[in-house]
Amino acid sequence: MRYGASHKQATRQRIIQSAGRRLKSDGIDASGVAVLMSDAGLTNGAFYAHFESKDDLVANVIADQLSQQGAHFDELLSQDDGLERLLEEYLSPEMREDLASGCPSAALLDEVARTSVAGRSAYTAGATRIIDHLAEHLSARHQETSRAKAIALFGMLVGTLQLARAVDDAALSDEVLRSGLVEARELVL
Amino acid sequence: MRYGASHKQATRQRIIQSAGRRLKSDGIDASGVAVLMSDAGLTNGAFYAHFESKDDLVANVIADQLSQQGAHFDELLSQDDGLERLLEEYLSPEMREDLASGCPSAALLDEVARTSVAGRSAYTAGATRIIDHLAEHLSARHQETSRAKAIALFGMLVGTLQLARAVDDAALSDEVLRSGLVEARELVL
DNA sequence: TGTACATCAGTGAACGCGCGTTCACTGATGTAC
DNA sequence: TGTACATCAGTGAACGCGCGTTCACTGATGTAC
Repeated sequence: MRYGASHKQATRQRIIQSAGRRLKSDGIDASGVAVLMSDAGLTNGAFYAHFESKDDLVANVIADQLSQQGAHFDELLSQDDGLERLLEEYLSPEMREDLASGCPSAALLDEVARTSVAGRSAYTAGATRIIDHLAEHLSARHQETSRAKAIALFGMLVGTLQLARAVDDAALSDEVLRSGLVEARELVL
Repeated sequence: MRYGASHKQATRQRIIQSAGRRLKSDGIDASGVAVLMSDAGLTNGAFYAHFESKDDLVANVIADQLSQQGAHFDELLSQDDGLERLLEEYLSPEMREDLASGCPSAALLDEVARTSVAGRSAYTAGATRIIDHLAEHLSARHQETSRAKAIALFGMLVGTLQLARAVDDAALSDEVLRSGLVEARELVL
């Protein structure tokens, strides 16, 4: 081995992570391979040494993004009042403004539905983990309804954040975040 | 006037409606002008006699789609048990499968957030109308919380339908629809 | 009633451009001696 | 320790293609006489 054993792996991870930010902020179709590589400090030619195709990268990005979000949720939920803090953070104005480092589902969910088989499968695995963990956390308060609550909560969070982002009226957008927060609390707390 | 007075207007409406179906099923970026025109039985060259740009068409499609959905919701809500029927229809397997004639928000919401000023403004107007009418309908049951409930309900419907569509596991997808329906009922009924 | 004409909705080829992908190459690296 | 070398991560130009948009044109239409 010429380069250090982990060199190429590290580059691959760097591409996946910077592509995650770019895809979430500009959308999948609107993010070209050349831009994704230049975000990682590389040129387009090197792309195919790391991924089979753009779809392959997208699937890897989806897996990575959902796994990061899953880990972040787990960390929050391990604390006292973790659920309340998760809701407040998720439906905050900062989250609404920051497409690039925000929730991958809110940024990409309707594009995921039209993505490759590998992309949808990566999404399913990641979303399943998040739902399972949310349900487990909710099971203390809501025994037999915990899974339904977890799914509906996740859907409500994603839908209201997307709505707050789509709307171009600042007052309405703020109202959407506040309403989502109030009703999410009522749903699960 | 050579052609009948309403001829060109009718063609324009035909383009807007067939483009609505195409944009919702394939996404905005993935739907080229040539395909949108051929869907309407025309060729690409005629496009710019009807619209200033693709963005202009998209903004008109968004306005049209939200207004159609608003009218449909109003019609449902005018009936007895209208809200229950709205929820059941929205979170049905048929709605999940039929991208082209389904909810424009579920199909396009995260793309709307990245669209032109005119597109977002059209979306805001249409979504505001839907939220206002839902809130009005909910005000009988939920006086001072009716607006928050309307917004959260709309967000939950959109988010759970998107989730049901994105996931490639049929059992999970069905569970998402069922859970959304149960919790949406609990939220507003 | 029949015909010549002006209108203009729609055609289809062409434009420059950026897309995803390929490939011959370069040059920094760790290894062998 | 110093140097020649094999490796291979990364470069950058090029490919065919479809994009949004433009434009010279065609031909069906309703009107004028």
